[in-house]
Amino acid sequence: MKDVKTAIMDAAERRMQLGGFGGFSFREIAADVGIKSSSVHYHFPTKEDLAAAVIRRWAEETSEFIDKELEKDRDPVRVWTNAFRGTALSEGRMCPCTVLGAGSQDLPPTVASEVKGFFKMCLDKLVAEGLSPSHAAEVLATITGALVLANALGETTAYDRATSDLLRQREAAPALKSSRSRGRLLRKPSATEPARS
Amino acid sequence: MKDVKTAIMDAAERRMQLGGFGGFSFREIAADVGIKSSSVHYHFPTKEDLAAAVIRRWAEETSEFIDKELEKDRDPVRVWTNAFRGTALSEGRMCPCTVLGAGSQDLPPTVASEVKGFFKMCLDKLVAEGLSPSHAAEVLATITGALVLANALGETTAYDRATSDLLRQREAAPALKSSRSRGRLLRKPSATEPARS
DNA sequence: CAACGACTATCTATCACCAGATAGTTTATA
DNA sequence: TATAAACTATCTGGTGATAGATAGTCGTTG
Repeated sequence: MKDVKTAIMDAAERRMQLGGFGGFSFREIAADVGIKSSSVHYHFPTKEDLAAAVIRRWAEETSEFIDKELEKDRDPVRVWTNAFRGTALSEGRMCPCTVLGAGSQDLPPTVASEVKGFFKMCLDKLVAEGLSPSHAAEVLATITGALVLANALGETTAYDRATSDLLRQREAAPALKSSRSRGRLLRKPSATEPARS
Repeated sequence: MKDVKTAIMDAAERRMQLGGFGGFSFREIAADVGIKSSSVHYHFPTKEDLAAAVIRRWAEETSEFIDKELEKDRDPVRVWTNAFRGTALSEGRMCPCTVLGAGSQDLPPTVASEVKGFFKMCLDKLVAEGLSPSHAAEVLATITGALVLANALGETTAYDRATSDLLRQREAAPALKSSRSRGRLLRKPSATEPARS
């Protein structure tokens, strides 16, 4: 089995969504995957390495997901809002970059850099899709804050409430008759599932 | 000296801004204040108690600060934006409720509840000030996300970029000729300063 | 074909350290 | 002298990390 590495990252990502960098330990992840903590160190020498790898993967997946969605819907604001909506409705409820970004001042340097890269990527993409820098920042901030708000309040609906104006501002959205998004998740269930319970 | 308790909360708040609930220890705080960790336990039996007290105080101070500012400027959106802008420009750069709110899924119950209370208070106040529930949620989310964005990117200017549209939407803001806020801090320097260095 | 060496992936066992918390004692104040 | 607030000392448990042993795999080579 070659994708133990993937399973480790999946477990780390899941726990990072809940508690950030301090929210997971090698032993917990090892237990999730069904191996020993020393084996986790084999694949990721330090905790910093593991966290950075998870964030990087999340950024890549997000970028690809957005690109794919943009082929179906040309409105970037709607696409980004729905993408993060999927995250808000997912089990983990949180974008790990948002969790780490909020408490990122005492993060190991490579992790902080990777988180920064994620947000830069988001902004760059939004601008490339036609938004002004300040509009891009506003949209990303609103989406990010909506995630935090929904998480803190413990009610998913807060995400929709906070982002509704974002969508309403759009120019007479064509395919908005049914605004019920399918709750598409940004993070698909991985092949290797966590605990061999 | 009766306000050792205050000094403890100040130190905890400062560290919470940087690393959330897992971002501070009794020993660190004791060192900051200049006492022993067991003495911190005397004032706050558990870590949960301390964190909850800090969040509650922050919520109260925020509420009072907003009320005071509203007497000078009747526009709630501008007042809230500037208040959090002060936080973004302060040393800690972060609202502790935002840090905890982002990673609030494995928080001790009373702390999570206090954080929830903070955001509810913000929303209630915005609505009481005339905003619709969804507009209130949007404003709070944008401000919160702007804080996260600026923190993750490590550039304070991102806060202004993300919130500029929020202010521009306002009805022909009267006193906006000089939009340079004075960088007022939400958190004033406490009487008892941290380390007796 | 068989034997060897290198590599991969896991294990067991252990390290030094730091965490939150508690008990019991001392000091200062009113 | 009684109470409040600090202390010393210690407990238990979890943390990231490392060392060393053990199988399994694969390609080369004699």
